[in-house]
Amino acid sequence: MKKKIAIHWFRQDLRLQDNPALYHASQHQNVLPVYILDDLNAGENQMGAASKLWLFHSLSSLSNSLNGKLFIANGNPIEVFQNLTQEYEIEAIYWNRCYEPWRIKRDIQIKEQLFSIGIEVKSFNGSLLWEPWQVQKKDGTPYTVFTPFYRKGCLNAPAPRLPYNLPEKLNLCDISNLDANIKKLDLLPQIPWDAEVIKSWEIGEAGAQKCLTTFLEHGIENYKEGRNFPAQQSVSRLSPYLHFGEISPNQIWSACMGREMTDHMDHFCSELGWREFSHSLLYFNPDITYQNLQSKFDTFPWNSDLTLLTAWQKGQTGIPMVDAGMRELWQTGYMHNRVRMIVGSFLVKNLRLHWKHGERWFWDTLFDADMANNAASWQWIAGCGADAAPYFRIFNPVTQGQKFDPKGHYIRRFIPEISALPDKYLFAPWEAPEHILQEAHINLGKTYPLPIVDLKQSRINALEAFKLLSL
DNA sequence: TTTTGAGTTGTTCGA
DNA sequence: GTCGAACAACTCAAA
Repeated sequence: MKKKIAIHWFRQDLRLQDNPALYHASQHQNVLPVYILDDLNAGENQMGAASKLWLFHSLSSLSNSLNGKLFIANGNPIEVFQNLTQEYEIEAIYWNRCYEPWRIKRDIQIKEQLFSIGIEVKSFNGSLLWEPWQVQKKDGTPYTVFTPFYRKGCLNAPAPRLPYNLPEKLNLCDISNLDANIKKLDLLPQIPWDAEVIKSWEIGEAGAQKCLTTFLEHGIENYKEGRNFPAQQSVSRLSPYLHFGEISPNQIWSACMGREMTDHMDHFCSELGWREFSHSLLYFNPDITYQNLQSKFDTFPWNSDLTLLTAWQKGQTGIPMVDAGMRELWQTGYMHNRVRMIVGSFLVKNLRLHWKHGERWFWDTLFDADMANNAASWQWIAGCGADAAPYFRIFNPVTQGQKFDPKGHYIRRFIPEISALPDKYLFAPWEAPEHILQEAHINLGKTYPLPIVDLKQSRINALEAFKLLSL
C-alpha cells in the first residue's frame, strides 16, 4: 500500500516559518519536501557563483531543520515530478509563487502537465507583501513611479497578511531512496574562495531572524540618516535572506508594525516598498533585464572599452570610493546601498559602459542577486529606468566619499594600501603632493592605480551625451 | 478633457 | 563654510 504524499516544492522560500504553501501541505498525511536546482529552464538566468554558494549553505541549514529529509534534485522539475509520481502516490504539489518571467512560464507549464495526470497543484504568495496585480492605478494599468505606487497603491490596499505559524504537525516522508545530498548540485566553487566570504554571514532561517532582531534593536534607531554611511551598522543586510526566502517580507513587515512608527521605521518600510516596486516592474515588463525601460536610451553611445570594465570589477579604478565598494562586493558578497549607487553611476556615466555589464557582474557576485531588484536598480542608476529624476544626476565619488565616509573608515578597510593617507587626500590620492604620498608609502600607478578616467571631463561628456537623447 | 502638483538618493557655481 | 539657484523638460497620477 503506497502512502499518500503531498510534495512541498521549496524554491525561493527556504524557511519553515511563515511559509504558506508548506503550511497547507502539512495538512496532508505525509509531506515530501523537495528542492530542485533548475539550470536548464533558467538558461542565461541561472544563478551566479555567489548565489550558488549562499544556496548551498541555505539548503544545508534547511535540510537540518527537516531532519535531513529534504529531497534534492538537479534537472528539469517536470521530469523530477514525473519520476516521483511513478514511484509514489503523490496527491498534490504545493509551492509559493516566484515572479521571474522564466519561472512564471515554467510553472504554468508544470501546473498544466501535472493537472493532466491528475495531480493537484496549489500555489501561494510567500514572497511579496502585495501581488503585482493587486497594486494598480485606478485605470487598471500598473504604476511606473515609485511614490504613488507605494503611498497610494500599496498603503491603500488591504494590509499585508500576518505571518503564518509553524505547521502544527509535519509528517515528513521516510522514503527509502531519499537523495538528500546537496553536494551533488555542484554549488561550491572550484577554487575555494568561499570560506572567507561567508564569514560575515549566518546563512539560514535562524540567521535571518537574528539579522532582523539585531537591526530592529540597533540599526533602526538612526536608519533614515545612518543608512547613508557605509561604515556604520545602520542597514538591515536582510537582502540575501529575503531573496532566498529565509525570511519573508511579511515577517519583517509585521515585526515593524509591532513597534513604534517613527520616521526611521517608515523609511525602512518604504524600502520594502521598493522591493515590491521592482517586482511589479519586472512582472509587467518582463524584458527589463536586457531592454531599456525608456526606449529613447536605445541609441545611447556606450563605450566598448572592456579594459575599463575589468578595472572596475577588480576595484582598480584609482578612485578610492569606487574601488572600496567593488572590493567589498568581491570580498563579502555584499555592497552597501549608498556605495552601489556610487559604483553604478561611475560605471554608467563616467566610464559610460552599458548598465548591462554592471547588472551581469552584480548578478554573479552578490549574495542578494535578485532579478527584479538588480535589473530595476541598474536601469534606475543608468537613467533609463523608472525614474522621474533628471539626467544630470551624476554622483561624484570624491564628494560622496567626503560626505558619507568622512573619517575614511570604509575606504581604509577595503583599500589598505592607501590607509596611511590623511583624510584630506584619501578620497582623491592623485591630488596629494608627492611628499605626502611618499610618507604614506604610496607610489601612484604602482602600489595603487592612477584614476582610469578624469572625473570632471567624463562628467561633462556624459551630460553632453544624455542631452542629445532628449532632443 | 484639462489641469495641477510632484517626482529616492546630486553637483557645481557664485554670492 | 554655507546657502540657494541652475542644471530641462517631461510624464505621471489623480482630481
